[in-house]
Amino acid sequence: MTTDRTMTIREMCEAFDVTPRTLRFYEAKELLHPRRDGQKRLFSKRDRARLKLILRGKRFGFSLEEIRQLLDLYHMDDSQETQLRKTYALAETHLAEMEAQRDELNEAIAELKDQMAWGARRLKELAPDRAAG
Amino acid sequence: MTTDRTMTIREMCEAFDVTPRTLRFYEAKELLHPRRDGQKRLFSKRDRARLKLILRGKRFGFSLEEIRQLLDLYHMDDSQETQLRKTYALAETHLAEMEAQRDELNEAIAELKDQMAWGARRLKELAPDRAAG
DNA sequence: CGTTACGTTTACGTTCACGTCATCTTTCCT
DNA sequence: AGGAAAGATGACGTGAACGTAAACGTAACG
Repeated sequence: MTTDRTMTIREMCEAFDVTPRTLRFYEAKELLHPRRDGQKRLFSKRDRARLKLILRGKRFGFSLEEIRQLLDLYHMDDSQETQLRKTYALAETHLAEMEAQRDELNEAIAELKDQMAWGARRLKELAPDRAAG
Repeated sequence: MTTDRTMTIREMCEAFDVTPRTLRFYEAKELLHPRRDGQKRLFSKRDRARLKLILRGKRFGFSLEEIRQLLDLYHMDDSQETQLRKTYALAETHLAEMEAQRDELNEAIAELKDQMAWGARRLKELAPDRAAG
């Protein structure tokens, strides 16, 4: 028995700190596909996994449309070989992008640290008693 | 003699692959402060460094307003100790954010690689002759 | 049996980050 | 002198990603 309780929209909002509008918007954009109990949306474990990926993608600066593509990558089910192959190729592209971004981020971090070291030295000169940091 | 030739707006656009509108917009938002020769904007080496940081920040998903704050970090000149100390504190915050983002990005990369490995196995099953990748 | 709480759809409003005219100067070239 | 090229300043338009308000359904609670 996998923990596959479905959640209401309200529960989702609290769990992920988003608004109902956002979840409905993502559904309209076909990033989420919650099932229905009559009118009401029911979010499964799968939906939660997808939302997690969506929010992460956003933090990395991807657009919702880019994220929509990416979501299928975590989704490579038993589809046709042609489709699977296409998806795999797309994944390679995105992987390269993410690795490039990571490298650039590391560079940025290093530069910022340099700047901070400079600032720390200046602060030390100005007030040798109470150090910086 | 440091290579400190000033550039026109057109030259900047070609060098950084942005439009004139973008540069004027950044100036309006006080992210850039090019000098003037009469009406015309003149972009110094310093402006180019700032623009590079701006574009990088955007790729990391920061808003222009956040970037505007960040820019001062690469800028800690001989200001008052109070100001310098404030800037340093802000830098620490941003550094932490960037490191968190890097860690998350590494995690995301690892997960994506996992998924791709799964896909590669499936592809191999489907067509043992021509491998994936 | 009313009302409170949670959910729905529809539709217009808003912010950010520019794009796209329209309309001037300034400058350089022939 | 005349005209193209580059740059400037408004001002309005646009796509993405939601916010917000209106109007409605329904299920439980006192």
